[in-house]
Amino acid sequence: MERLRTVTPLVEQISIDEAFLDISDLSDKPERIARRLQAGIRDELGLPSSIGIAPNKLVSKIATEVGKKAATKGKPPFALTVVPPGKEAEFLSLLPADMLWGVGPKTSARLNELGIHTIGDIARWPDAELVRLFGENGREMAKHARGQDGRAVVTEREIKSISQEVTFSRDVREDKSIEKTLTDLSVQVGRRLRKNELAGTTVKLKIRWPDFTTLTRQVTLPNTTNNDNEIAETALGLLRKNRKSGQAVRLIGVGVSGLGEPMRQLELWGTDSEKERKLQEVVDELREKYGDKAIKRGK
DNA sequence: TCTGGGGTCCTAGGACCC
DNA sequence: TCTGGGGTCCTAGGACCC
Repeated sequence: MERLRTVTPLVEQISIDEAFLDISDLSDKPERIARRLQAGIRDELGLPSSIGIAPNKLVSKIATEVGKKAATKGKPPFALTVVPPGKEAEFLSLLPADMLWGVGPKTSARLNELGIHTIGDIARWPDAELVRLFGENGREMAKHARGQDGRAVVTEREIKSISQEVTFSRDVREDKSIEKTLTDLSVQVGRRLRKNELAGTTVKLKIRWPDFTTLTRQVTLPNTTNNDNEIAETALGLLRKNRKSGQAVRLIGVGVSGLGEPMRQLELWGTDSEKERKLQEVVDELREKYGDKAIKRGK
C-alpha cells in the first residue's frame, strides 16, 4: 500500500492486498504508470501483481480478475488488462453474471432461473424488470452491467462497527466457558474501540447454533461506551436472555456499532465511570508494553 | 468448498413523535 | 374518538464482499 501511495495519494484500499488508484489527473499514460508500478512491486518487494485499467472502479476490478485468471497456470500473475473508455459494456458482455459486484450465490441462482447467465444478458433486460425483481440492487445491477459506475475513489472511510467472533472447534455447552469467551471477546472489542478513539451505543450479540442457524440480538445503550466491562455485561445479559443454560453453541461474537467520539465526563472527576476509564487506560498501556497476559481483571 | 472472521448495506416491521 | 402522513430510531435478518 505504501508503494501504491508513491504513485498517487488517491488510493482506496479494499482488502489486505487490493486497492483502487485514481490516476486520472496524472499526465503519464496509464499503461506506463501501471507497468512501472508492477515492475517496482516485483523488484523492490519480490511480489507478483495484477492490474486492471478502466474508466471506473467496477470495470477495473473485473479487468484485474480477468487478467489474473488468464495468467499462465502455476505461474505468478503479472497481468495488465486495459479497457478503454467506451468499451466497458463490450468488455463485460460475455463474462459470467456473478463477476458483477453485488451478484452473489443467491442472486446468481435467481438470474440463472431467468435464463440470465452473462453480464451482457443482464444489460439486455429492461431496467424496470430488474428493479421489480431485485429492488434497489436491480437498479445497480442494470447500471453495472452496462459498465457504468459513478463511485469515486475514497481514500478514507469511517469505521461503522467493530466486532469479534470465534467459531469453536466443537459445539460448546458449558455456560462458564461460553461466558468466559464472550467476556474475552468484549475486552478485545473494547480495546480496539479505544485504540481508534471510538465508542458506540449499540452492543450486538451473535450466536450460531450447532445447525448453523444464526441469531443476533442487539441493544442500544443510553450513552456511548468503549468500556470492556459494560460491553461484556451487556453482551452477557443478551446471552442469558437468548440461550438456555447448557444449550450448545458453535459460534459466539460481540460487536459495537453506533460509533462516535467517546464521551468525556469532565465534570464528573472522581466518579466510578471516570475511575473506570482511567483504570482502563492504564491497563491498555500495560498490555501494549508487556503483552496481553501482563494484567488481568480480578473476580 | 461442509462453512473462518470482519465488515457493509439493505429491507422490513414496530414504536414513537409531530 | 378515529383517521392520516411523514420522519426517525431501533431491532432482526440476510446478501454480499474480501
